[in-house]
Amino acid sequence: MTKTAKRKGDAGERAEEHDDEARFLERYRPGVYPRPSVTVDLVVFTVIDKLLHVLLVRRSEHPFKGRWALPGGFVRVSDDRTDQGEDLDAAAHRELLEETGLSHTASANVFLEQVRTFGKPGRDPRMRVLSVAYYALVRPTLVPLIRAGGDVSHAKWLDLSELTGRGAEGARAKAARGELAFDHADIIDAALDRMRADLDRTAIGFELVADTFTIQELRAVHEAIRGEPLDPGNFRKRFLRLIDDGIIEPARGKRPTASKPASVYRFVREAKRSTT
Amino acid sequence: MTKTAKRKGDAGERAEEHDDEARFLERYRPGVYPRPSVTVDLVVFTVIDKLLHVLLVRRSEHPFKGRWALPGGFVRVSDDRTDQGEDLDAAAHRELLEETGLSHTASANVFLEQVRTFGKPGRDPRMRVLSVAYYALVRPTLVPLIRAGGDVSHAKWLDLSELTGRGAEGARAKAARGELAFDHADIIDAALDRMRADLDRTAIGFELVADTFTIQELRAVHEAIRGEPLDPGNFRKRFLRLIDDGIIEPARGKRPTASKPASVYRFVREAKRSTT
DNA sequence: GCAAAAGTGTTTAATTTACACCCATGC
DNA sequence: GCATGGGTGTAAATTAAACACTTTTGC
Repeated sequence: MTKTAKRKGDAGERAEEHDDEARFLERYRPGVYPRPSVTVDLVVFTVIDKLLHVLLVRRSEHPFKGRWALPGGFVRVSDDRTDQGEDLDAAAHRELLEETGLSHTASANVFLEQVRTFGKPGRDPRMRVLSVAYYALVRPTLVPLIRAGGDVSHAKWLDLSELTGRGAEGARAKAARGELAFDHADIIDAALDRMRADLDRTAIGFELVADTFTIQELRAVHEAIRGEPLDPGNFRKRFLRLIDDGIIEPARGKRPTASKPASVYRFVREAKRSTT
Repeated sequence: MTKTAKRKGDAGERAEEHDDEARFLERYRPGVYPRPSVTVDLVVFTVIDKLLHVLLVRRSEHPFKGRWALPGGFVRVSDDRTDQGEDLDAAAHRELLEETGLSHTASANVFLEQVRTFGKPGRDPRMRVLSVAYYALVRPTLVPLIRAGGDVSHAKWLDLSELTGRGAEGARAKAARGELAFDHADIIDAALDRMRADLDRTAIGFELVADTFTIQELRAVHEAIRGEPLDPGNFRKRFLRLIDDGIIEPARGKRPTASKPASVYRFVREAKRSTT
């Protein structure tokens, strides 16, 4: 076979394959293999009184009726080839909107990241359900706006230390975990691990402070996430390096405190590339 | 209400709730909401000739017939309340077994970790399909045993640099990515990122060397994963610290090399807690 | 003035990085 | 003997940790 002949052959083959596949899709009908239901569940974090909290909503329906659970819901899908439904990230955003009552613009400013998918058989007693878990970071300024489906009594912020207490408090923590619906305690654990790992690799710390913030406010967030105090002086030094890197910049004004007023800074969304 | 009365009330309520839920489940029939198909796809890594490779299998059916793809398949699920089907991790192990031809005991020794779930609408032209991605680490000693469904011609190891080449080689890399079925190039990217992040947090490096190994063999693995050379002296020093920590221990014998024979070591699966 | 937190500086240890050099072995 | 890679040592640079001290405000 000559080179040109081969080339022609290849092109012909490829076109033929394409037609072949188009015909296949035309005739294709989804089989009858059983499928799982798929939900998106959100671990919504915020910092209240310098402590990390998770958003829980009370279940109004079976199963686990009356128990506290993570906000979430079923992913909208379809086999329609021109519209297969919503993306997973979009589903997470939609659930955040629906379950928290946040406005569209407010919820669009919320950081969302997929953790992983939970699928242990039996985790939902009704049927086989997979849960794609996300974690969300909500600025404390948005917290007062949150209502579970418009009903405050059906939403609460749980102090995370009540779930992870060890030693003497371990028993209470274990009980609190048991009060959660499904395997949601495990999902919270995984989300927390992921967020902690992300904290010193990415810029997620800025997602939990207001638009402008003081160094001590940012430190409080890091302390809440890590669950241990950080040296103020050393934290400041690491922080100031971020200014040189163009990650943050000084903002106008001062923040009044219990003592000396503190300088405020702003997170620069697109970090300038260093020119060195 | 007295304390004891309240306690009794609580217990009564809880029991009542339980009966209520049991009745609910008894009557419950899964609704008609559309569900997605769910697959498990594997990014199987190994090191060949000091280069990181991924396992690809040739698709024998539409869609993307004849193209290269990640090994994987549909998760077996059911709504039967006494048997909802296999766990996601179990599905990943099963697919590894089925698609590579590795023996049960061999594949049980393969490290598997979930990456995340891909669900962009349209990623499968047939219907809505979510893919739960895993990455697997296969020791080079097992590589010769791998056959895609018993057929060597339907499996190949792709050098990862052919997918990630930049600059002059960028065009070829882009073409190679386009040759992959579905969004599998994206899945490989995500798996690679995750594995690299895991490399200096966990002990996954040991999953890609033989049972006993020399320092230079382990270094070659790290270099392959990171894609850059490491200083032999410095790597050795970091490594020797692991001996003090009880992570690894010297093994019997020497490994012949091109020059001076090298000492071999063994990974200690359960690291002894340091007593300090 | 005094408490309280902002902000600065210093000292020490630990870790990383780069690189020089000796040593044992196969050929 | 000599090239090769194993194995060791060292010096400089950077980063992390601990903590003392000075400054500026509210009360």
